[in-house]
Amino acid sequence: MQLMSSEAPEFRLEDFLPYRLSVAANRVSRRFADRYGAAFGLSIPEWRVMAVLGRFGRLPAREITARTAMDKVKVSRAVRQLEGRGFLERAADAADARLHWLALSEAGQGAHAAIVPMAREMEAEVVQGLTAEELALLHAALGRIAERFPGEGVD
Amino acid sequence: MQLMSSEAPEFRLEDFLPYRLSVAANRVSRRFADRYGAAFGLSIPEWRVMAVLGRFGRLPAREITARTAMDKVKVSRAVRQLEGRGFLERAADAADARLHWLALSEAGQGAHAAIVPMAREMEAEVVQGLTAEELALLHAALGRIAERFPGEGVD
DNA sequence: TCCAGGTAGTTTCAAATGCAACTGATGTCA
DNA sequence: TGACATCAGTTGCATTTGAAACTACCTGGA
Repeated sequence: MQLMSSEAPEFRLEDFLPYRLSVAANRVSRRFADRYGAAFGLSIPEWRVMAVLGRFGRLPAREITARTAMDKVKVSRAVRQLEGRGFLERAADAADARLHWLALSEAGQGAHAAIVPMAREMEAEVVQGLTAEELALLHAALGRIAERFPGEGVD
Repeated sequence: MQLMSSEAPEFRLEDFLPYRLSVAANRVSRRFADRYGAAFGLSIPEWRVMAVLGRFGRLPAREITARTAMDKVKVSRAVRQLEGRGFLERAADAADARLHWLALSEAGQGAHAAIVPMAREMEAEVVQGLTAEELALLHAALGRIAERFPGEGVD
């Protein structure tokens, strides 16, 4: 191997996009988990399940996995927690005994209504300091990345 | 509670920035971990340690934690793996017996040189379709988010 | 009717994670 | 000097995780 006058530039981890993406995402997730946990005793998977049920009303677990980008094991465990806490109710499907329809209970709806404003506040914190242009681009870029990197139940 | 003609808009998880950020980052990380793992038997923490050592030569573990955004436990374990694999060497500091200087071995340098191009390729896949300007904005946005959400050893 | 193959959801088990406690060493300040 | 806080790094332990196996059920032929 010959020494060239112009070598490849050294690799800078701190400028490596996948690394930066991971650091930013994990820090935000950590902060959010702390807050959901402190305020409502919920984990992020549990909150995601509540979020989609709050929006769609009744869903079978299979639909929750699709709409939360979590795998079915994670959903199954989050559902069990939420059921134990009285935040959701499960009903067997009349026609297909494999299906369980899941829906927020009264208490779950109350919790959902309380959490949503907090989630919006936290999102505002993340976005704070970004220009509208940056925000739009960030959303677009995240969408493209998620498309280009599909994942079954990948979070 | 009174029904208003204009209610708060429903909460859409799929538009929630923290969620999108997490999904994108985790999918990219997953893909990368698969590739590093298949090609070199490295985990992401191990690769991060190699990356900073490849750039800075010799560092004590403490510096690695700072430069990889990982906590010291994760660094400690990654270092042990890499040492066992013969990718790095450890030397006690002459003046301070608490410090261990870590550096890539010959084999480690070879692996580093082989991995860097692969990492660049994967980064190119992530940013594919973005203009230089968009990329700069994305970097700026991620930087601002990471600043606003500091974390000790948060990944 | 029967069965091969598919689906919904749970369980099992091993690996990854992270906090807290720990060891050994150094700094500091009276 | 000596007592005590601090630092580098490791270990213990409980929690989270996910891949694969498993149970129960359904469906579409033959």
